[in-house]
Amino acid sequence: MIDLRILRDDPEAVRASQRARGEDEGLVDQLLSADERRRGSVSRADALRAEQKQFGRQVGKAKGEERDALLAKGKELAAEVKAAEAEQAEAEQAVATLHRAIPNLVNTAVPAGGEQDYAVLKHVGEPRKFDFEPADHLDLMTKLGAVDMERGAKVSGSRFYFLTGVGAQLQLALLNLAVQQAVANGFQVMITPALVRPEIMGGTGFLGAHASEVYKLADDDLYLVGTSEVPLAGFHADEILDLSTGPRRYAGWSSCFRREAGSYGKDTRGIIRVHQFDKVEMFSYCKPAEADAEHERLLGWEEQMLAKIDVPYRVIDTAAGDLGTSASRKFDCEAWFPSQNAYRELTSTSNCTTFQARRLGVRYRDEDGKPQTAATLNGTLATTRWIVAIMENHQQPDGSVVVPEALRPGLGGIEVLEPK
RNA sequence: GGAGGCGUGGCAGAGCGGCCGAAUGCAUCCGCCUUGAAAGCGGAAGACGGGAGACCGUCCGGGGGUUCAAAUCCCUCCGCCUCCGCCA
Repeated sequence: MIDLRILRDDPEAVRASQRARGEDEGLVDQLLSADERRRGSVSRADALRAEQKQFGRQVGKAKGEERDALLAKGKELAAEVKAAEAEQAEAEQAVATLHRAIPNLVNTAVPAGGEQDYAVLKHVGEPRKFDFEPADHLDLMTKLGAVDMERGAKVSGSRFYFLTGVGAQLQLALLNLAVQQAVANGFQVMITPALVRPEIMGGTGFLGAHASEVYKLADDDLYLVGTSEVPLAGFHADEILDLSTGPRRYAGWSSCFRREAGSYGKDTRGIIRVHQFDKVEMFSYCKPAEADAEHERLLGWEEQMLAKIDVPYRVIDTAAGDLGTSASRKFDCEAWFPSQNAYRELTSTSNCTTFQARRLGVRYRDEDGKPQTAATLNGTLATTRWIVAIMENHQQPDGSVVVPEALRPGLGGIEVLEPK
């Protein structure tokens, strides 16, 4: 949720953010007036409660007839309090509904527009010039015995797969390398729950516009996470953290589950877009004033990891309309996919400022010892999809794939994956 | 799955219808004492909302109810613990 103080002090900033996202600007004024009404109802109820409290003490001391008379009056008072509290509850509900409907404030540096309006911040490496027709990752992996899509479909349906043999080994090597890097950079490694409660899923902002993306276990009132960002954000819910020595950083390893509703026909080949994959995710809790700098650091660590698989990529600053509900700014690193002649997302790092933390009750103490809402950020360190980039960029004419040097130790020293 | 017990401030732990936002201990912070420290003594100190402030309201796992009045009684949900059964 956005900071209501900002809304009251500078509603135009919130309107501008809504415009940038292509969201309803009218919600801003609705929320403002609902908040006004809420404040009125609270002070009326407070005054009545104070009166009732005073009154209750008189009754406690009174005796006999005097007491009976007071009891009669007490009933009237109780009815008034009840009515005022009902009004307050209703006003608060109205504010909460509108408040939740407004996504995070967009950072003013973010380019306007939708999915196509990203700004390219830089390119790293040159797409390789092939002197043969490059195969796509599915052909390569099938020949290597690294994946089994047919049986994935047989067992679980479309967009499911088995990583087999060297495919499974490669993923473990990759994710382990990510964990090692994270540890070296001072992150605490976490293996997180993949099922979370509704409050946690909602608190991270995934039950808003993108709720249809999330798997739900209705019988148990639990959600399958699409990223370990969710349990990591919930980890410190309703806590006051000590952030005086700098950000708290976690690296979460989990399977991730996505319904991919509305992406029919998109990326149907191979393991680019699947219902279940594995990921190592970085997550930071910090003071809001440090969030922009932390965002740059997370991007830096993503690039450090990308360098280890040695593929060409570019970094983009996602446009306002393409930001998630919780993000104020998002940088994606997109690797070159030769088979598609296109850059595709491998990492994504979002600065959620105080949006998630406010919903989840994550705070820290400022210099004066007062609790303040923290900021949260997240960023990808490695995923199953990275295998696609490795396969396609390091393939050779005979269908073999050169293993990037950094991954060789994790694969028992293998330098080249050979077709079977 | 069955039976029972328990959820109170940073922690431990009283309170079980009416000056209880809550005793006490530990931990914390500030004084005094000390060359310095410990001990000892004195004091401060929860969170949230409102108000310029005095101060007011809310919060005793969550929600609902009974009552003039609920940390205290009732219902319900969640969590933790113990025993039995079942499965890994």
